[in-house]
Amino acid sequence: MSNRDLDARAALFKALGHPIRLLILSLIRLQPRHGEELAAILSLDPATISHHLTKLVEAGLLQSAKDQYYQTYSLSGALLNRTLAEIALLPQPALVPTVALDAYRAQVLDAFFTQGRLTHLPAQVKKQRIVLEKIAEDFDPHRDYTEREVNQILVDYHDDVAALRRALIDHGLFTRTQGIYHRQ
Amino acid sequence: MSNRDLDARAALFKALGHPIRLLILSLIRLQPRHGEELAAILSLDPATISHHLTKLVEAGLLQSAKDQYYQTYSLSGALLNRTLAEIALLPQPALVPTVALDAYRAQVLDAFFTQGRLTHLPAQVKKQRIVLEKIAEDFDPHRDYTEREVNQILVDYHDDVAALRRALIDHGLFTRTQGIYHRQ
DNA sequence: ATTCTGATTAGATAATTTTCTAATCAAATC
DNA sequence: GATTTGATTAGAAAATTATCTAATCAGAAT
Repeated sequence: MSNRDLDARAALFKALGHPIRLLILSLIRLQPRHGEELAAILSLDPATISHHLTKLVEAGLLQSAKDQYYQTYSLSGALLNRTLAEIALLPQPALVPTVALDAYRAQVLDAFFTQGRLTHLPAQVKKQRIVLEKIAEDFDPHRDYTEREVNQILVDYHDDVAALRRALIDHGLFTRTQGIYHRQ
Repeated sequence: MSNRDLDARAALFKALGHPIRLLILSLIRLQPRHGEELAAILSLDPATISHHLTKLVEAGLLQSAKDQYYQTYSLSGALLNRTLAEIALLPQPALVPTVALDAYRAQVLDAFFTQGRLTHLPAQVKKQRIVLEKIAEDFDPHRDYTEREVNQILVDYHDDVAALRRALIDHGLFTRTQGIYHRQ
């Protein structure tokens, strides 16, 4: 997941992302060719062709060899047989989803908490969940709580403790049986 | 081989040619996501994410659907399973090689002929061949020529008819048997 | 009806890429 | 050795792309 790797993948696609370079590859597939020839065929300046050829070589799509007068370019096969997915989609260390979730969670928490207190309960389920999970962390899942105990903790977050209690239960983060609360 | 097609192919690669867009695809592969979420994860402005998402959709790599609050993006699978070659290398109508050769030939002929006369015989075999084939067109392959007749035609191209005769034979464009010349 | 929220568009600026002309290089020919 | 020829590099102008701020839009919640 290093930047090195990521940028290299993008660079390969970038090398393919120009119509003239696709034409060059297609022409060279028929037979190895040299720059002058390509310049004549495509009606472009040899310097321009050289520029494109360099990019294709850097990307590993072409290889070149000196042949008498000419610098002859030929296809460097392996890469072209890969699928887009193999190159575009990064391998998924278990870590990625965690990092991803954390970033979003941090933004949401930041939006609804001010100095440790909840400004208001998010209207959206997705965000409500994040906020409630955060609050639930203050409870020990290994013991029971009376409603009064629950309220004492919740009031630090928001005055409307009843709404918070209800939301925690709706989200399945808490159970209540006969007036006794328990964090799931 | 239309420009339309060519540019569309290049555009697909161009869409993949940016590290952030690769990250977006990789994140969306894990689960469909909406723009805000991606912006938070990648620490970028929502407008920037929107711009990248638009490119990915235009390329046919993503599809989007309105989901309650969110515009949710998901992978649009098919394309990603293609190989680079399938998209980068153009189908080869028999025409392409001809067009290609003609362009190069035209350039060489233009370089060595001035007002129908050969300025000098190219040193390079590749170019010599092109020039000699052009000259050979002036001969009828269905009949024989004496050396004198050959010279009369060649002298219009260049004073050193002996060198031309020799080159034509070396290249196998002419045969000489007992002083009689014949175009192959 | 008004406000909120996520998404997109407009506009501006910065960064990158493409393309050419000139200059330079290196190998091959004369 | 001088010259030709194909290839590359330097440098600059033109075109494209990426990114942000602001403004706008559309759907949902109050």
